[in-house]
Amino acid sequence: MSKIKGGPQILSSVQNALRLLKSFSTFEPTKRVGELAESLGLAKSTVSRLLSTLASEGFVIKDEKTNAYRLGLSVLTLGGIITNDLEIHKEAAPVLYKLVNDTGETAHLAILDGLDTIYIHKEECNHPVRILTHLGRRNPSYCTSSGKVLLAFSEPKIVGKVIDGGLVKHMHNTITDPGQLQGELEIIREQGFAVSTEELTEGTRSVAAPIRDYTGQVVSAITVVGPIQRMTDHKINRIAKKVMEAGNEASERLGYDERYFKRLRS
Amino acid sequence: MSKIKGGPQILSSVQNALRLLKSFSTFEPTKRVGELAESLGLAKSTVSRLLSTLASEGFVIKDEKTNAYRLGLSVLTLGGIITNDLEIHKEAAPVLYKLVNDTGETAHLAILDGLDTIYIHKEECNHPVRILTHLGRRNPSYCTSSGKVLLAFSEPKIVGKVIDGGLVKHMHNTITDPGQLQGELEIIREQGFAVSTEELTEGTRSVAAPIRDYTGQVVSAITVVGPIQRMTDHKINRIAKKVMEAGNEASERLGYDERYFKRLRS
DNA sequence: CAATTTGTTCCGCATAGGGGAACTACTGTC
DNA sequence: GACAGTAGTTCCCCTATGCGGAACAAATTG
Repeated sequence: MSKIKGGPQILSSVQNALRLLKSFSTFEPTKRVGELAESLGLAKSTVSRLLSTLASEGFVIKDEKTNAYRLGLSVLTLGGIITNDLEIHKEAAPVLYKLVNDTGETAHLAILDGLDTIYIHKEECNHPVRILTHLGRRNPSYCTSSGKVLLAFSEPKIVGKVIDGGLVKHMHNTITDPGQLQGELEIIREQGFAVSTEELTEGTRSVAAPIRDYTGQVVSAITVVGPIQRMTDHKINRIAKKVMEAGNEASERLGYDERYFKRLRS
Repeated sequence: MSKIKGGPQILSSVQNALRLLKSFSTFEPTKRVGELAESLGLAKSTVSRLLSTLASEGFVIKDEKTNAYRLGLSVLTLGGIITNDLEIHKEAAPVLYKLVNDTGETAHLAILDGLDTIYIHKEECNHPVRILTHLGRRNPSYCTSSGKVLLAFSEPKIVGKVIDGGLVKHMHNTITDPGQLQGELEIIREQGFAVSTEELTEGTRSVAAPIRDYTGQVVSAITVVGPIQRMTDHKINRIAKKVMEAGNEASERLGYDERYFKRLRS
């Protein structure tokens, strides 16, 4: 039991196992027993047992030579299932593909999960110079173009939480001032797209636009990322237009009727 | 403890949680407490607790309206990490992309995990009529082209295990006779590619070729899948040639030196 | 060949977690 | 709209499980 007042019942060993899995990352794809014990605050013996169990079901793989553990293929299988399961995919995938062809840059579909954005789909460009991202990648919402789009069209409460959570300076262009963020979101609502230039990652620029479902709600964002050298100022408007068109097409495929909602608003 | 003689220590609650996760599939992406309790042989209360714990860490999502559970985004994140981590990817991805363009059909990278094949990479074609597959998908090795390629170039012991495990008839063309399978593997070794026509899934045909690493060992298979209407007999040789070329190129990128090994063999 | 470091198994105790029952929330039916 | 029926969560109790620590084993280093 971890919560105090009779909340949902949590199994601590399972929780430990899940946290252990989550402690893997793109930057640290392998981990050892000792490290994990330390970072999770558990005894080595406990971690060892957790890993054996995880390994027996294929969630981690042990390198018998080095004793290092990495994520296992079960995880990949589950990832494939959820990908298939997400509705938006089926509709937005072809749009995304077209967008990559039109712009020559990698495109993503992103949604808000808590206060972060998550890439739920990725269509890679074939430029040799690429931006390193991956499916399922979690980024802070306030310093990515997709995140800003999603914030701009979500409840003010969410934006408040993001601000309360702290606007950490990841790069020289990161927005750290709450007022400035609010202003930016207002602009995004007006112009219908967001741009982010070196706010999270050095040398990258991204453009994003909203995707709406049949209720008119913004459910995800479509975004294009590339190195700033290719995403130049005078190309950015053309790209933004393409991204918005793609967003609109995806929205229509999800049953969004723009004219109906425009009439409502007026 | 699940194993009898002092094997690795297994945490039953964790094992239950992992098996629960694995019981989701493309065909049943949502599950309810009752179903899971039955299929796992656990009490409803137990399953309920497991799900609460999994949900609290984002491994499953509960639909509050219907009480159905589906896989959560944590799973997607982990899937992205492992994808990034697999070496073969970086080298084979562009080759795969080219193959899709050349053949117009969806291509995969597959490896052997235990006695099954797993798709570790997928590059989709843009035909409106597509074969439903997904990343991480697990298939029996003896009735897919990629599986047969991997078996053909793996230790005889593995093939023995597959045969001992039983050759289940999934489709009218499934190979169920051990001798016939051995013969087929021999042919694959000679010609350098495998074809599978409606051996696992109705209406589909696939072609696969091996990928070797710098040690000369076959580490994965590259494969193209499509509906039989498009994968006609008179096109199949052209496709097989393309797949083999792609396999060779990927092998070279992994440091395989064909000439060196040819000299060794002679 | 010690010495050190790292991972696994053993051990014993406290407690977490399993099953079943009770409770609660929905569904659908007449 | 009341009532039966179903499905999920919480409670309770008891046992087995899973935790930490220590001992053990294996690998690495000087």
